Amino acid sequence: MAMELGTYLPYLVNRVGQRFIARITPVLNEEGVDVQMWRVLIALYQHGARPVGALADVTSINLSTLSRLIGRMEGKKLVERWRGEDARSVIVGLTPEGRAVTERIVPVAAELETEATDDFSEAELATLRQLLNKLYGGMSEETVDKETRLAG
Amino acid sequence: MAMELGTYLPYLVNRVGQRFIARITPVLNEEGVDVQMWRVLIALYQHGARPVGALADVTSINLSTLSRLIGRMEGKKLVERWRGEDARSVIVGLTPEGRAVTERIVPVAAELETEATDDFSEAELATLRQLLNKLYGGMSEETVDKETRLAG
DNA sequence: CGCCAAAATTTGCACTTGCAAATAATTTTA
DNA sequence: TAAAATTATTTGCAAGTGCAAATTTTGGCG
Repeated sequence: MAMELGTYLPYLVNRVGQRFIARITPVLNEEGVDVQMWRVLIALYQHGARPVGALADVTSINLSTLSRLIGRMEGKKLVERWRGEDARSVIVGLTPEGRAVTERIVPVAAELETEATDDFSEAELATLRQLLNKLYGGMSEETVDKETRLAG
Repeated sequence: MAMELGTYLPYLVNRVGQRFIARITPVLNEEGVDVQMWRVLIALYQHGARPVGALADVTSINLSTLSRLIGRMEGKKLVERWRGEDARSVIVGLTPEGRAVTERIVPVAAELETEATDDFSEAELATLRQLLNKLYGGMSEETVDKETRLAG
């Protein structure tokens, strides 16, 4: 092989992430949510209620797709929408039900983590978490468009 | 907030992974491949030609979806299929073109990594890679079905 | 007020996806 | 060798997705 992917972080990170997703998906389905809804749930859980556009930024979900997704989640009583202080914006937030669902699923994710890190020391775990946080911090959230990227 | 997601690896990993994907997607599109195709390309690049079923396992892509995806990729001359030694199986492998496309994209992923790890020391980078590999090793590749999971 | 900008939503459309069931090609087993 | 199992493919279908364009609601400005 000409290049060794095993050293590239984007590859390493997504490889692990995909495995986690494959594991958590059946649990999500039992709760009647799909992967995209789950990403919205944890984004709101973590960051609190946000305008739709801001939510699109943190989740990297297309705005019109997100709008429809939120509509479905609203139908499931997982989230609710209301006008923001700047009434052009619409704020999306978790309902008590949405919060409850999230809090039922998170522990399962925690179990997955425990299984996966069976042979990790506490120090290794702490280091990994710290480095992943640092890595995330090194990536801005706005999408980089073609022109900007080529200009950089 | 009742639970702090910032300590959960599945969350931390996917959060970073999603950012990488959002960044790499425009590059993929310029090469005429989508995210799923990219996942197949790197899986084949990394592991070499494989039976369709094995490819489904490593990529966590649904078998019928994968079959159709491979068909489209075949149309783009990115991959080819042939009967395996056990002729029930079909082996999928990269074409020279598929390999070339992959090798054009990988360096861009490397750039993303470089940007994201601007303030990482070499030691931190090495540690992160090592721990991600170890984490991956702690997760088996077969999908866990509902019965098995509940029984465990 | 009249316009333009900003934030979301909606719509139309082509395409992808996952699931379940049917089919095909081969191998393994009884 | 006939029946059962394995590996893939195909099909039908309902649903989700991304993109571009049109629309709605509201805010800011001259």
